[in-house]
Amino acid sequence: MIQDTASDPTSADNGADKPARGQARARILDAARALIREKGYSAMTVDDLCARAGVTKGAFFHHFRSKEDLGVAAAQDWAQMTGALFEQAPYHAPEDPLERVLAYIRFRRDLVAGPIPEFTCVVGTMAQEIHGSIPAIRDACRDSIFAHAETLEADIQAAIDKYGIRAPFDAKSLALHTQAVIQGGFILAKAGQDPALAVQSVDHLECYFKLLFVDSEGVQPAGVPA
Amino acid sequence: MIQDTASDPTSADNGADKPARGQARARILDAARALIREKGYSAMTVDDLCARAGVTKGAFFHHFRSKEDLGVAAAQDWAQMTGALFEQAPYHAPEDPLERVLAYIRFRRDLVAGPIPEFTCVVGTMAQEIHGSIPAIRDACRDSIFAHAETLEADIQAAIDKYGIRAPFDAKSLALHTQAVIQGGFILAKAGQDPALAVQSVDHLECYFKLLFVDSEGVQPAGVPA
DNA sequence: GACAACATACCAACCAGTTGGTATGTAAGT
DNA sequence: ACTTACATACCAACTGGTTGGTATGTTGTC
Repeated sequence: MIQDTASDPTSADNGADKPARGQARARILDAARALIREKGYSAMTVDDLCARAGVTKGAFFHHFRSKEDLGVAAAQDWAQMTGALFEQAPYHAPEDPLERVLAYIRFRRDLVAGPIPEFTCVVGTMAQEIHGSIPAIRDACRDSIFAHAETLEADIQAAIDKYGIRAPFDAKSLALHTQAVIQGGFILAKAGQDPALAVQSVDHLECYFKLLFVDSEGVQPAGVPA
Repeated sequence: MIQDTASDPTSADNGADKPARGQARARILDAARALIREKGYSAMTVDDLCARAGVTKGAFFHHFRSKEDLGVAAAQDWAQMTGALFEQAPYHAPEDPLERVLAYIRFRRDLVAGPIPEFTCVVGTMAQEIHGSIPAIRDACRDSIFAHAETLEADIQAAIDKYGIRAPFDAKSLALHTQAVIQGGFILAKAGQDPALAVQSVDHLECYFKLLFVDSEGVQPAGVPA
């Protein structure tokens, strides 16, 4: 029996058997994303990766020089994926800069709805684990987290300019804080096995932003909850 | 040459050689704390632990049935250590409940001063890593985190009762949020290799609490920064 | 036919855990 | 006081399976 007769070799779904040639790297990166979330970087073995991706070790080491190299690539791949996701997300629509920031926070809140392995942050997980032992991966994770935070700075700065801010914090510090709160929420959700724990902290983050920005008459622009 | 002439066999510091009998378990737990912070639970091997603790594998498996068992014990040991630390900490002194909460936050801020491996949270690191693969350790970490959060609830509730709160959150939710912010700060600090990143988020947390509580005349009790 | 993209087979190092032993303390019996 | 009996605390050497990585072969493509 000679393979199948599919005319498109790049077809993503040609049955449950062998994946099409040329997709090994992408499939390995997909597997890495899932496995890092499930068991972390260190506990994830190359054999695990190959089994989940449906490729052999030869394919793995053809595309990645080492497991560490795969770790760096996974972080970069994550940065690109999330970058695209947030770029085309709807929270950029509002005219008001503070509304855009609040919409971002609510967007992230909504992302934290499904099961835990599907919303947690790959680079946050990896950074926590390997920050002291594998500098190359740590730096790739840092770049991913900090680059995403930077995409928030302009809106936050515009909100500060428009409404003023009730504390001496700058846009960069606030942008990083949003990421800290979200990352911390993931840890509580994982430890307590309950996504609601992450949602709660994002709610507090939204409340913090509402309290922090006041218009010139001292009235909250978007209204403080309750 | 017949040993040394030390009359006290439980002496903690009898030179750089063999540790005194009866201390193996404690030394292994100390080593675990350091190693989990340095490289995480999965990358930490039993040989690592024995080498750092200065004991043999026989001693290790005498005191712990398995590596997983050690992980659980390390989380419980951490809970006990931090429990004692926070119990006798000075932040309980103020008369005003909100001041006690703010003093707690500042106390945690001050803890996040030294080098990264000395202030990061052992159970937060472990939970993030093994939450999906080793339930026993995950639950021990959860207990440690949530029990600590509970120690804050009474003061937060008293602050709510005394000053009111500008959002519909309860004491439990706020207590958990403090832990999320601190844990998230650790991740940023690790990724960016800069403890100041954790300090910043704790500063935001203090600011959030100051903004959240208002007295009956609408004036901040402790004054909002700047 | 040259080169990239895989697959197969294999290895040395390392891993958690075991085995069988020794040193030390301790309580009872005499 | 001195032995016997037993338990605890620890050690050195070993084991079977796993690990990241390699050497070499095969297949498809331009």
